[in-house]
Amino acid sequence: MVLKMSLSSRFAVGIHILALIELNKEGTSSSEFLASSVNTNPVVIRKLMGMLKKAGLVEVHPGIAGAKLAKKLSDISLFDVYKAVNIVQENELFSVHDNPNPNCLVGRNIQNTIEPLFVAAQVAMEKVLEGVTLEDVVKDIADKGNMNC
Amino acid sequence: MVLKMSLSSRFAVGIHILALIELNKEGTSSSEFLASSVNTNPVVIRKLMGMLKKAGLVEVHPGIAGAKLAKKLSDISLFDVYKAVNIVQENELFSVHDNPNPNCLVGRNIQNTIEPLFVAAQVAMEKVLEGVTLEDVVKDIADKGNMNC
DNA sequence: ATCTTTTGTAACTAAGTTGATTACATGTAC
DNA sequence: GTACATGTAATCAACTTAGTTACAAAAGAT
Repeated sequence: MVLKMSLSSRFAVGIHILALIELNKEGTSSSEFLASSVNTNPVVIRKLMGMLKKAGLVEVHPGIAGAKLAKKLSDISLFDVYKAVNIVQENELFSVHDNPNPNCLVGRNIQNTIEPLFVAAQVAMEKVLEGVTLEDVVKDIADKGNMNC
Repeated sequence: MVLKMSLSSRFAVGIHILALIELNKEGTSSSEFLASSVNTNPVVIRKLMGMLKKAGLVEVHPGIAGAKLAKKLSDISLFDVYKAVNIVQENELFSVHDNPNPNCLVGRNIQNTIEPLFVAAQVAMEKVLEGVTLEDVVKDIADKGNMNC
């Protein structure tokens, strides 16, 4: 039994490209441009962009090069990005085994007992993400140097 | 692109079997007994039991039927179980893409910028788990009826 | 109108994890 | 030594991820 597990990097990549679109707002942020900064395939970026667009975070148009932010930086929280990229389903960060034995007291009740505990833990995590905006992220990056790509 | 992701149910199953060991403390909690309540294979239980044993939460002995808790109920938090079953690696709940482009301001700094944010969110989640003990879980289940398996 | 560029998708792949399962070695008790 | 339980390796199907190829659809330039 191997022992690892991390949520998809789509979240980190989503933050990356949104921050880059902002810092490159004078230029054109095509999927190829963004991909070269993330170091991945442009199609990966376009699929992610579809999610961000659906969530109302970016504006992109077929045939027209470049994506733009659809909201102010300070109005986009990391939680917005997190929800947009679907790395976990609502209230399902932790899996609960299904079909426990209904003839056993524990089997019959375990799901209802732990579900609210799992949700509370997940919500606490999400609240932290809600308290950070892309503005915070962009400021932190901008402090490290000048845009050069 | 499909859109789901949940952490392993080992955590939920771990809580299930620890609660059951407690509620069945008069009887013998063999891997087969526990498996029938969880509704899974005894080998799955034994592998999980190995993790719980390694973490000092249960006592099990080769050749001897039955597992016992190694600590008081109130001294085992859900965070202890969570760590024992390795559903996430330390500070790696969220993946960060590696090899971003070092020639780009964002690529060069994104990892260092978001890592502490991700860790803070994870820690907030873990704090909630730390505040709940198996005693709370067992009491909740015991309130629902009498042990009957 | 056509050529070029870019976005939007579908389809496929390799790698990795999960949970179930079979098989069997090891250990304990009778 | 027989019976039974735990420990563990190996295998398997199902699923997700991230990368890739291929191509349709849309916009702009000439």
